Amino acid sequence: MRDVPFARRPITINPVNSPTPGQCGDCGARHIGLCDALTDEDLGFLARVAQRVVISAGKTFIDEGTTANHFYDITQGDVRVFKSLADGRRQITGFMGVGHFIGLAVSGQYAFSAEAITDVKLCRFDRGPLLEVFAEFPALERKLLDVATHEMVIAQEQMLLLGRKTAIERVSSFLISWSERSDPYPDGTSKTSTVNLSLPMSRTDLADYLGLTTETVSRSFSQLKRDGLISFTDVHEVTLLKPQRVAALTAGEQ
Amino acid sequence: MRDVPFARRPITINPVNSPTPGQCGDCGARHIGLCDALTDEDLGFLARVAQRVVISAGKTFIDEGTTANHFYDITQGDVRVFKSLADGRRQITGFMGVGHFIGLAVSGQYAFSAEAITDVKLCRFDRGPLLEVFAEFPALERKLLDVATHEMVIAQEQMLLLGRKTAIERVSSFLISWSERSDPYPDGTSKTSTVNLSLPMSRTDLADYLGLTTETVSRSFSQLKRDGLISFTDVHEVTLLKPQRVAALTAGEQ
DNA sequence: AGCCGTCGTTGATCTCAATCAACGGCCGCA
DNA sequence: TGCGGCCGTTGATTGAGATCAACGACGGCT
Repeated sequence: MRDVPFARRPITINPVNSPTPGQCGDCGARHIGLCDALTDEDLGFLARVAQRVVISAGKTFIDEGTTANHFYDITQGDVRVFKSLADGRRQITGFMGVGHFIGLAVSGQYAFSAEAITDVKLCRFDRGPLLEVFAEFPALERKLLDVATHEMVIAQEQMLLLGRKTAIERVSSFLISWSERSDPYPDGTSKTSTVNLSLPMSRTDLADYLGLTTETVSRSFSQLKRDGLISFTDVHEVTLLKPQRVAALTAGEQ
Repeated sequence: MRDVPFARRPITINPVNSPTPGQCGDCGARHIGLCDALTDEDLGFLARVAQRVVISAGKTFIDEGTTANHFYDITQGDVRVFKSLADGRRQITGFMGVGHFIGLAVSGQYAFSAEAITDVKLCRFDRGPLLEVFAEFPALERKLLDVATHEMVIAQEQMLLLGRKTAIERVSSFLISWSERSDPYPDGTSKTSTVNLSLPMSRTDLADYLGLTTETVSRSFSQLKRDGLISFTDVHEVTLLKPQRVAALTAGEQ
């Protein structure tokens, strides 16, 4: 692992689809993704190694085991990240939304696959040039470390879920964490009112995320409905009628 | 998240137990842990914010939910990192050995606990001063990012195990990954000879790591013994008699 | 040396979630 | 408008691993 010199050096500029800093200003992920670590001024350097990419729902854009040539920042839509076994068993390790950064890899290969759940827009960075930008802007590397650390916390939480929670606890935990994802005030006023959530992923996705089968996910939802804790307006639109009682079912970490 | 200025500034020096660079040279983790990112010369700066700590087997030295005041580098022994539920259920998220770095945290609190499996020696860094050292040596931050990225890969692998593998696959996967941990040539000559492993952790630890019960771990080991794939000289000393056949049972990732 | 507590193994039984099966609703398409 | 495939739900049955139980080996202690 050789050091990258600190002095500025010429950066490969890809003229195709390169967003200008101005375009970045319009970006949905401008103030939540990687880009939040830079000023509008410095963002230009990042923009020069970026390309906008559109992926339609269901398409794979990262394949486990292939060479890791790119980093991605999601600017629109939702993505599932997963690993598979040879016989087809699949474990979704995370659902990623706007602002999420994907593509950290060791030994040059992706250790996971990624697919668009909805239609997705991505900001794609070429690995080599981006690493050079990192060398110039340590703030980016720090941001990336924050991202990685946060992902690690989520991953540990998920291991606890997969290793030790019951079906109903898993589904409840998912509902609560999914509601917190879009909640601007995480541990603000304790949730007494109802919460509306949209679930872009399929029941199969949920099952593969929670280490269950679709049938068990469905039965758990039905039980929560029967107990008056949630209701569905549509298969992909759930309302938490009693968020606190759902939270109580997650076997909340001490 | 305010920026840490780049210019060198005075660093708090703790005169108690501070290892000198010379002492670092003797350290078992000198060339594998965080310290590997620095030259002997620069290591002095790191050493000034470090303390040597000894933890006896079974003792907890990081408590989930407490303020994250320290980073740790393991210089001797093995550690279990875990999360617990209020009712006592426990998920071990990793076994950490010499050279492993522990303590990355978000929002200032540890999201996990850590206990010594064997007697353990640690190099402890105070958080504040260490962050200042990071600002001076970006190589450290990069190293940390590498560490975090690698941990993430392991965590995803473990989620696949916990969510989708059978008991025998989990135990086999553990044996193989544990054998690779100390293997200096990971994908070198395919393992045809036998491999001796020492398992410092208890069956309960293994169960809590693999999302099983001690009974199931024990039964899986017994089955592997019955099939002539492994043998035990002692409860904590296993020999892989047919490493390739054990590997075949892990449902190897494609 | 003898005692006690912990740890690991094995057997018997139980249970939660998986599997197998059927069906209704929805959507895209002819 | 009718058809076919996919998705989600619900019911019946099965099964892998948990739970309950017993016991032997070991190690620390007096």
